[in-house]
Parts: sequence; C-alpha cells; structure tokens
Amino acid sequence: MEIQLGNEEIMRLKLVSKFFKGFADYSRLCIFQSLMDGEKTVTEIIDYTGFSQSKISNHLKCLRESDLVEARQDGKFIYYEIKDEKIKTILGIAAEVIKDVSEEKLNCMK
Amino acid sequence: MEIQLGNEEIMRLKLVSKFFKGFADYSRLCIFQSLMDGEKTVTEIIDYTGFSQSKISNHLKCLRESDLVEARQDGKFIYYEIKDEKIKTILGIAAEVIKDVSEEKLNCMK
DNA sequence: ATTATATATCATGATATTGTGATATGTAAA
DNA sequence: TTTACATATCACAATATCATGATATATAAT
Repeated sequence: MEIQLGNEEIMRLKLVSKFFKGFADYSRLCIFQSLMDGEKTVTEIIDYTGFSQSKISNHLKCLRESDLVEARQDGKFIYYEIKDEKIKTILGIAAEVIKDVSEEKLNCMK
Repeated sequence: MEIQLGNEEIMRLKLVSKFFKGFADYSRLCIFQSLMDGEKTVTEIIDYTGFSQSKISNHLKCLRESDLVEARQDGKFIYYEIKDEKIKTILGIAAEVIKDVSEEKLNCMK
C-alpha cells in the first residue's frame, strides 16, 4: 500500500461514502427491508413501513437516482425493487457483523 | 415476509443504520483504507490521510466505541486495526457494486 | 369531464453530523 | 523534572440531512 492516499483513491472513497449513505438511514433501511423478497409498489412500501407518502417518495427518488433500486411502471402503480443482488449480500453480512457487536456499542453513531 | 415491520425488525434495522453510518463518511472511509492492510498508529493514519489530528482522533473514538476498529497501546503509540474481517469484505463488495454505477449517479447522496 | 387514486416534487424548519481550534492527558526521552 | 511527542477530549460554528405539509402530476375509474 502507498504511504499516502492518491487522487484516484480519494475519488473512489468519496463515491463509496455516498454509496453507504444509502444504507445509513433507518427509513431507507426499512424500504430495503420491504423489498428484500421482491418488488413492491410505493403504496405497499408505505403500508409495510407505516411512513408518510412524501417521506417514502423522497427516499425512493434518492435511491433510484443512485441506482440502488429500480422502478418500473404498471398503470397507476410504480413497482420498486433492489437493483443488485450484491446489495442484499451487503445487508446480509452487515446483519452478521452486528450480531457480534453488543447492542449499546453502536450508539456513538446516532 | 410479514406485511408489516415488527418490533424486533425495527430495533434491528435501527442498529443496522448505525452500523452503516460508520462507513457513510468520507473521512472515516479514508481511515478504513489506511488500515486495509494492517494496523497503523494514529500518526501514521494522519500522515496517510493528511487529516488533522483531532479529526482523526474524533473519528477513531467513534469507530472504536462501535467496535469497528480496535486499539492496542505500545508505549507512546496506539495502534489501530480493523476489528472484523467481514468489514473488509463489505468494503470490497461495495467497491464492486460501485464499479457498475456511473460516476454521477450517487450524487443524490451528498 | 370529473373524481379518486397513486406517486412525485419542493420549500422549509428541525435535527444531526462534521471539522476546527484550543486544551488536556499520558508517555518517553533528555 | 523538564521537554517533546503522541493521542484524546470538548465546545462550538459550519454544514448536511431528514421529516413534514402543501402542492403538483399522472393514470384510471365513473
């Protein structure tokens, strides 16, 4: 490894941090959870999570623009689904790691 | 899958979101990158990243309390390292997923 | 055509997070 | 026993993020 961060690496890490922001929010994780076993309409996500429509829609916009989820329209409805299987993998590993971490520990991260 | 989020799941997802906050910050990712191939002292991390001492120290405190990195003291120096191999795995998969995502896409996540 | 339903957008206030600078603490060398 | 070095802490300003409520748009049913 180099002894200093290079420009390439800096740009890459900035991207990576943005990527992880997609998962670093409770509401968005609830959306991911909604979609864990397949596509859902916005209304179904709203019902599943109990969150307001605008909240869901705002988050979905963000997740869609970031290519973390994708949307397809069918009449009145828009179906969303997780775009990449690797995302489910990441969420799975995260769940494993957290098992090893005691409940209170992560509270430094509000 | 249930048609609504249960209490267990809600608590779990809150934890998961905190976990991901650890990776959702550029400065912290630079720290992780510093540690990718083994332990380093705080000073080495400072030199590698070019960040201020207090910034590094503040982030390390957070990462340590969250059990994402661990510290060991040797005289004046404190060596930090990534605590769980799974964390490196997650970072690796994230890198892969990002390759598929065009540069501008993630800009919704500031 | 009008109405109801589904979803998106947007401005804004509230809240959370980050970086900085100053200072404190601990360890070892001189 | 001072001085230099390594690291931690903390308050506060700057910035980023989120939720809300109001409004807009688009589609389908009546």
